[in-house]
Amino acid sequence: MPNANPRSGDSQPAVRRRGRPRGDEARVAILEAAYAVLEEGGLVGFTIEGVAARAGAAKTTIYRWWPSRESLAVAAFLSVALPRISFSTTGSAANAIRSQMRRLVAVYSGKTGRVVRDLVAAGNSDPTAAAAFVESYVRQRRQAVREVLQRGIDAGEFRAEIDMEAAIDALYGPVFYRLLVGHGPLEKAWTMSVADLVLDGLTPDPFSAPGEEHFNANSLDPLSAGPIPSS
Amino acid sequence: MPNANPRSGDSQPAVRRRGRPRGDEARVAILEAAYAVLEEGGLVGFTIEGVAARAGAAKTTIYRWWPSRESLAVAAFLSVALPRISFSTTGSAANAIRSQMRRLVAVYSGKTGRVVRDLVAAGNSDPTAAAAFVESYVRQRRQAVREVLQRGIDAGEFRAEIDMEAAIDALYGPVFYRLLVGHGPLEKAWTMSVADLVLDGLTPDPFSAPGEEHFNANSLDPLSAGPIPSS
Amino acid sequence: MPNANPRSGDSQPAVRRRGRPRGDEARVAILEAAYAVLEEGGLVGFTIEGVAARAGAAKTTIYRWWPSRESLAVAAFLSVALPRISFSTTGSAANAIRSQMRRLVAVYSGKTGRVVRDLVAAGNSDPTAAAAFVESYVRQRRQAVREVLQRGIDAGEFRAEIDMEAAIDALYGPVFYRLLVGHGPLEKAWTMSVADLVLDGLTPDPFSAPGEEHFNANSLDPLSAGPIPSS
Amino acid sequence: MPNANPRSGDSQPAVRRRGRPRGDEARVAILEAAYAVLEEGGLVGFTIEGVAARAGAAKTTIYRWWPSRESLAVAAFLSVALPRISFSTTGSAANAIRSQMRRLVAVYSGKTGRVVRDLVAAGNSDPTAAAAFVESYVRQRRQAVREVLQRGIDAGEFRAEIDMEAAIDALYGPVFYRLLVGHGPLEKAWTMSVADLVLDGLTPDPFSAPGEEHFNANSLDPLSAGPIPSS
DNA sequence: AACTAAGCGAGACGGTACGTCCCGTCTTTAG
DNA sequence: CTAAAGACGGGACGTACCGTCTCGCTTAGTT
Repeated sequence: MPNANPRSGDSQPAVRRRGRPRGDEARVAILEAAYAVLEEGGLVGFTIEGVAARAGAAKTTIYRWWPSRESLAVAAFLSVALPRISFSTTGSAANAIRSQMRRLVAVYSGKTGRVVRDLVAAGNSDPTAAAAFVESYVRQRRQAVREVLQRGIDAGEFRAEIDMEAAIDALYGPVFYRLLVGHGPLEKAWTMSVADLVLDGLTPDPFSAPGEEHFNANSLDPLSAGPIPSS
Repeated sequence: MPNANPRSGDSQPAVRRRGRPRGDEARVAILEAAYAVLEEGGLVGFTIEGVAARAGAAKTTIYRWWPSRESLAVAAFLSVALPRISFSTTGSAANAIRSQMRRLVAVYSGKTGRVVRDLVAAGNSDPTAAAAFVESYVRQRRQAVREVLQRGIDAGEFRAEIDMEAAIDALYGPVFYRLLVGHGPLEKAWTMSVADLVLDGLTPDPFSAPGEEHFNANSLDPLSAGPIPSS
Repeated sequence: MPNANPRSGDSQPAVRRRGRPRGDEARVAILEAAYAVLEEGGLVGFTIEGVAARAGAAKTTIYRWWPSRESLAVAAFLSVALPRISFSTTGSAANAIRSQMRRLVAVYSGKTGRVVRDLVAAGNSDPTAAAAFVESYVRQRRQAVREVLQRGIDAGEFRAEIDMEAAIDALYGPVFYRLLVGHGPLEKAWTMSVADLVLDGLTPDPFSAPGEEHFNANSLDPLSAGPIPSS
Repeated sequence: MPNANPRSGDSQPAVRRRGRPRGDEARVAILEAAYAVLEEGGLVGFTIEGVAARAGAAKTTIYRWWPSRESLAVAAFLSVALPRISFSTTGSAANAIRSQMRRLVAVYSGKTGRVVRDLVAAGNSDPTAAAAFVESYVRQRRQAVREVLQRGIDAGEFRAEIDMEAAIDALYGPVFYRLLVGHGPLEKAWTMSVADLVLDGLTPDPFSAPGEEHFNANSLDPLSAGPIPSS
């Protein structure tokens, strides 16, 4: 996905190559149209021609910047979905994770979930797009979880020797599992069951290190509500 | 996916309707060709015309029995992949789960994983096919896990009040997460970390009910190796 | 240009191959649309997509039967323009030629001339189409001229030792020259000058074989007016 | 074809407009590249982008000076092909014509013929280019023929009342006919047949004015070989 | 010397048509 | 009635060029 966001990073505005510079209007119009099409019709209805028509752009302009349908879809998603679901920084790590998962599941139950599902499927037929999705979306979110887990470890809330990656997969794998396979709904109660179960596995044995107990997961941490994408 | 297996059910072989009877040859040839195509080219290369050509069948014959590309793919997979990865019935439930997960991950690391990934993606654009996949493949396997979990509960190995569905999702969700999203490899060590973590969450607190400990997960249960699809 | 006219020739109507037989409707609709487009917009406006749209046919159907834009153009012309400009069979051969040339030039001054010009140009970029045009259109017309010339030779009107092909080229070459290069108009008087000039070259020396003289080329042979394509 | 050769004609070199004067390098590079492309790929392969790339020029520079692909092609041809096939000025007019036709046909049998064919076709889709081709190429050559014919008339070799334009068309029409329509090859023997036939029509009746006879057309006029384009 | 207009290369852009792949439906013959 | 064959209308693909446009740089005059 070359140039998906050519402005980021390097700050040499004077490098000015020859020829007419790339216009931002086309780029933005295409990405917005792409996201709209993706949300409306899913991957099935997501055609380059459709996006071009809606963006008022030429197909060639799209192909100039994005090598495939899939990478355009990913780029469109990333340009819109970057506002992430944040973690509470107060209270226990376990509760921060619980409340974030609750909100994540709420978001994934809506349009955004549909789109994420489509993007994962898209990655199936374009490894490059899959890599972009993982690098720009998945990895970043996992990093945030990693930090919260580390905070929990530092506070003695979680065992020190846990396999961090496995822990993250254990927490969020079930959510993606249901989102992608669709064998069951993404419900709040189920989410809490999964969270409690895995967090319990992360917690030290009670007699040796009695961590903070949680009594009513749902009513805890009322201030932690971070921004939720409009989805 | 109507007619995926029209022979099952009713047992009145003498009714013999008029006209040329449906030949099994075409059905079998199509399913075999379909699976071969699916395995070779993935969903991308999986076209009705391609399957018809390879099967020496007419497109119409395919359309007569399967409503869509996706449901044909699912049917082809089911006709081949039904031999499941079984659980050991001796030893502890936890170890049965551990060893089965190990073998499942091994299988999903190969061609079968590729195909399963494709089928989940296919389900994305054909809800009917998705439902068939879930009903015939996912649910059945989850049922087997459910039974092992119940055995563990009955034996006092696992807590009685666990949320069964959440537990299954917590165990297998991470595997599908990595299989489908592809942010990390399906490795044996990782699998064991996840299994241990979640199983720990299922185990009663040690002071109240010290369940059977596992010492060497890898060498346990040497007899449990069930049939593994050729994949 | 395979199958441009599959009905002609062989008469084995019972050979009936398997599969849905080729429908005449599509073929006819395409040829008619093609000719209409050709006449309206010339070669420039002659696009497969345009023809398909006007014919209510799919592009694939066109490509199934005609390998190129050019061969479609030729086929369309041939399906319409086969009614030829005939020769008078009464009177002198010279006068038959004169009157036919007059009518040919009249026809080539109209839409038909435009189309013929386009077809010759088309042949430039598709040798196959060029060959088809020559075989089906040019050769046949030349054959008719050849017969008239032979009649003239037999009657002693023309010299016996003339180079037949050269004679035909000398008579009609000038017409195509002006039609294609466009350096001068196709006018009646000019046509008669050319005809007289060349026919004079074909005539035996007057003292040895005084052929029939023509006095008023324009008023001769009033009965010879054959059918003229509507062009 | 405005500006095809903006330096020619008006002789006010002092008018010097402001700004950077037009450089000859680009003009020459473009014309040379254009002719090369035309000769290599014919009209089909003749694209503005191709010429620009080969010339190392920008498309805009081409569009600044030539309004269309066709006019560029004509300009490129004219810049190269101006050396004409000259007529012998000694001997009879008839023999001058005969030998020039022989050489013309030889040239048209090679690459130059291909190019001329393409240019005539090009004229079909751009009347302006067609006009330029006729004015700069065809007319000039016809003028030369006209002079030779006049010489013949003055010498009593040809009839005085001949229609000059018709005579030229009768002589050269057959050559273009075969070149453009391609129904027969451009051969020496055929050329001589045509020339003899038409020249015979131009000659006064033998008893009244026995013009110079030609006995061995091929060996006559060995000195008349004018410059022949390399083609 | 500074200014200004044009020439020129580069390349972005909206656009048209291409020729191809596959879709899903249909009409026919063979068994 | 099933099955194979294949014609057909259709949608989208990814590509090649089109002709226009906006840039930066260069090359001369003019002031």
